Amino acid sequence: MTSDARPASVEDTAPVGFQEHDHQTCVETALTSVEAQCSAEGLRLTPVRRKVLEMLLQEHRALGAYAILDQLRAEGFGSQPPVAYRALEFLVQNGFVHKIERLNAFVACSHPGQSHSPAFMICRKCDAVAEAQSSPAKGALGAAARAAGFEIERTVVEAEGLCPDCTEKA
Amino acid sequence: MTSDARPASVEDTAPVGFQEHDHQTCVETALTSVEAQCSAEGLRLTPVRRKVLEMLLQEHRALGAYAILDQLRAEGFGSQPPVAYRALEFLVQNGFVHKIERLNAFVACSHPGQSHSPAFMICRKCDAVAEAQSSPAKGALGAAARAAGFEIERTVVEAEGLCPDCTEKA
DNA sequence: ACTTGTCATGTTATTTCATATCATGTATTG
DNA sequence: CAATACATGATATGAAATAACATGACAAGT
Ligand SMILES: [Zn+2]
Ligand SMILES: [Zn+2]
Ligand SMILES: [Zn+2]
Ligand SMILES: [Zn+2]
Repeated sequence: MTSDARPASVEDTAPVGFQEHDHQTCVETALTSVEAQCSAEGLRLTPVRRKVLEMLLQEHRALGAYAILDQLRAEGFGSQPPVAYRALEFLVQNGFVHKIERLNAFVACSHPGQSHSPAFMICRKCDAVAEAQSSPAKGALGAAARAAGFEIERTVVEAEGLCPDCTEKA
Repeated sequence: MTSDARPASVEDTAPVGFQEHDHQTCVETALTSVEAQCSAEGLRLTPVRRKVLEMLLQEHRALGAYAILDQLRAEGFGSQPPVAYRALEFLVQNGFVHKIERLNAFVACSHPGQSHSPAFMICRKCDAVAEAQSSPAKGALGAAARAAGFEIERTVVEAEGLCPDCTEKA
């Protein structure tokens, strides 16, 4: 993501995932950031959890729990659903991974560390997922919530469509 | 779960925007509007489909496919999952019902007829669901999508939190 | 009337996603 | 070196969704 230093304007809003980038660095940076946060907060990034995070960082795509489980099994970890779901629960709770409700699947966070409320762009053709920021409570939804007296605690924002690559091909 | 000993009060029939309203009229109006649209567009609002829509209009809450199926069975319709899923597919495709991805459940549209991109407020305590409008493509997400060259076709916006009633009680 | 095509319904079986529960192991920490 | 909390492993089950196939209703077209 942060391949070169540029003015903040586009970089803040531009999602990782649809663009060419130094992915190796991208993975390493994220992993380092998560490790730092874990050691700072006394969270235990155990081998299973770390492995799941690595798998998700490797792809910029959402993976289902059972796809993850298959890989865990192949690497010699436990092979039953709770193994995957527990690791994912830990990663999601701490904001290192997000669940894509639309797909019942999981994706690594592109902005680890920064507290944020994510929005996703999901390509319906190639399943690529990019993460952006959202502030849904600011727009019409926020107004409706205030009008109704509803207290927003968390929002799910998922856009479905075509990524640049798939748009070109069509 | 569905039958608490609470006196049947406004709370039981409450939330279209989490507000008191004449629910009988509310249901009838929606039904009429859907009927009109179906006959205008040559859509077939068959008995199963109509029954499912009525069920969902009755509650201003999201119902799972199997809860719906249970009621269908009780009314003498088919009793297997595809019966419910097919009716729901029809209703969703035509915008009479929305799926709440967060809950894997379905809710009747509060603005039938009007073409709209809905946003939902979901109470985590009482499961009430209110529908509002959203224009997520206008805000930060739209900017990110343009920056990335992503073509948004559809968006899911779901806010989780506490409805007015549940906020008061807490 | 009868064939043909389309759409809706019904049923069986299977796949996919998710959790409850109990047993076992491994860190901390007092 | 307990006692405790947390993490993992395995079994079993529950819940959500779809594939595949068969039957029925109905509206043209012949
Ligand atoms: Zn990358
Ligand atoms: Zn994130
Ligand atoms: Zn109502
Ligand atoms: Zn609606």
